Amino acid sequence: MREEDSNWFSRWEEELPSPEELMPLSQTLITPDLALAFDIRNPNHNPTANNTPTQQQAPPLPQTQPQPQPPPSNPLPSSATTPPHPSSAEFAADSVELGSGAAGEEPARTLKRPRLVWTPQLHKRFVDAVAHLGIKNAVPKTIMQLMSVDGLTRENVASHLQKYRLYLKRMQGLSSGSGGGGGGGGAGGLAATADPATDHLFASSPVPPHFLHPGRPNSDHFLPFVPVAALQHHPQQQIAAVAAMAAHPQLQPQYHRQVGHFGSPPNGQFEHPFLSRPSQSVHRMGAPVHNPVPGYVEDLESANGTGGRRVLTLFPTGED
DNA sequence: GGGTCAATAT
DNA sequence: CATATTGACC
Repeated sequence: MREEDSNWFSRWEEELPSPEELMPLSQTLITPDLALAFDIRNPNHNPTANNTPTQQQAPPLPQTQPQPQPPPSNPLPSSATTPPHPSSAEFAADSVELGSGAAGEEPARTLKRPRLVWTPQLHKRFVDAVAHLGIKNAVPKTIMQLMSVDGLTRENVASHLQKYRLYLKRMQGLSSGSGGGGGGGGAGGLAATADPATDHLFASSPVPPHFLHPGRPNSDHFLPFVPVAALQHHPQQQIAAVAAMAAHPQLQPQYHRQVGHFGSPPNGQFEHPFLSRPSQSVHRMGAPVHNPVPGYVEDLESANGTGGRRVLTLFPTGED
């Protein structure tokens, strides 16, 4: 148990994908042209006049619908008292800026961030980051920086952190000892209590023991180790995601070992995880080859698992 | 400004 | 349904 403490830390390095490895995937997966081609744009919501300084070229701007204003699609039958929430269907009222600025702007340029899918791997990075920051330093911004997953926003992390904290709390209450270790077991056996809905994601990554024990001065002093990841601060305009896991729902919960498994050989000499990273070639479409075990295959076509929603899953880096 | 929580939207 | 988004408070 205590041994694992020092142990899991060593493993962390090995598991960490190098920035180089991330980059190829994180580069511009969705070019403006692609975005246009795929009709990726903001259908009904134009939150802010999002200027992307990174994009120097102006899109062809074929025929942009002026779209005067989207009607309040949701009448909200039960709410007699009009909620002061001007949530999504608003901005028509006082959108001075939006009216003048955004209306003229092409919606296509305003790329809406696709829904982030928290894959176990991504979550693992998240947990690792939190673990090494310590609970107290584990705030969205820092976590986000440590993860250095481009495309990840503070909001993404904050939202996920919220859920994660709830999960931890629940685990603390219901698990004694074996619960934390259960992280090792991982997806296999999870606590019978608590909703499977939220759990199965979190259960897939090993939760560092200290997370479950709030009052534990002992495990506080970890290393000031700063992963290289923290250095790169990239324009977070493009999602690092490879396309969706639209893989058949049947094998969705199946997380098989990744092909690009770069775990250092327990044999002794591990290559530097940060060096000699063979670029993970992401074969985009093309060959209709059936992957025997398509853990995370990029599948743009069927990416729409949620109807019209575009779902992107972040890089499948790291494996256990 | 940034974090957390809660509610709500999609 | 999971996640994003938003608002409110600290």
